[in-house]
Amino acid sequence: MPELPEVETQRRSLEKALQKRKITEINISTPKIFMGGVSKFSKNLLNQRILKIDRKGKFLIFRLENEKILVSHFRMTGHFLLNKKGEFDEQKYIRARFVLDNGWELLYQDIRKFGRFWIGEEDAVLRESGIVQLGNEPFAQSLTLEKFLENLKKHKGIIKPLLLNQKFIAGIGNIYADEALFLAKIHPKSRVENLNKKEKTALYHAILKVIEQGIRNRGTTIGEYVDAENKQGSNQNHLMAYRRGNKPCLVCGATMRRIVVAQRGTTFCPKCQKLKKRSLT
DNA sequence: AGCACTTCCTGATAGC
DNA sequence: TGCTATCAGGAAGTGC
Repeated sequence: MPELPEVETQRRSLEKALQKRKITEINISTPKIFMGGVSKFSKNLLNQRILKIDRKGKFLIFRLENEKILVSHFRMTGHFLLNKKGEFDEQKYIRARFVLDNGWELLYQDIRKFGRFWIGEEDAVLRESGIVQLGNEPFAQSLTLEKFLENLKKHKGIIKPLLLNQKFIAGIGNIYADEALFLAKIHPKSRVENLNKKEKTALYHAILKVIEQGIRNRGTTIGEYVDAENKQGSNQNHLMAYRRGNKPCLVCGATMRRIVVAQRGTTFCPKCQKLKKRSLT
């Protein structure tokens, strides 16, 4: 599922291909994905050039000539495909098609239709999409170790759902949450208030490491994720925890366990990631 | 505030 | 082979 590294991988190839391109035609086959109605998209997007593409957490932000913004969120199975020479004409589950002034097409493919688009004035779209509520990016200048520790102190409860909470930190999903907790040797059901400073510090560095590695490997492809050229990422070959239930821990050899935390499948090593009841420091 | 549960959606997989 | 049930999960909504 697309998390920060997958969305960033898409952003990089899209920005290269779409910068200064004008959208000349829009064809939407699944209107429910387009918040505010299809006509709002035609009105704000037709004959506009794309100036820049930013990313905030798992959201992409397309900045347009008319100072409006187009925002997309892939949720579970969404992604864009750059249809340069008709090579993706036969792809299934295309929910929208944006024709560009150089003859290329930007396709939005999404099996489960969970993805969402917003368009309009920047302030309104940032609010409606939920982008304003996002927490820091893992690589934000302002998210120093000290700031991360301070943010953790504001919360109580189980650590894994907090990592998945986009208001706490933006961009982490189920894959990178399991990976970061494994690297930091923290049990996914540990309570934040029971973690000591050493563990919290390890978690900070683990988050940066797994996200950086995910981007470097152009994303994790499990199921359907591909980049805008329909190419798979390679980070699935480097995962140490996610979906490795009943497999040997790559650090200690113990059998990895699969449990459910926050309604999500969660894999951890019972030997490396012990559940502590109370902080020792 | 935290946490569980439900909803959306459809391909993949398991069981018979 | 073919049917049916279950699972996967990001994020919003509901309710305690």
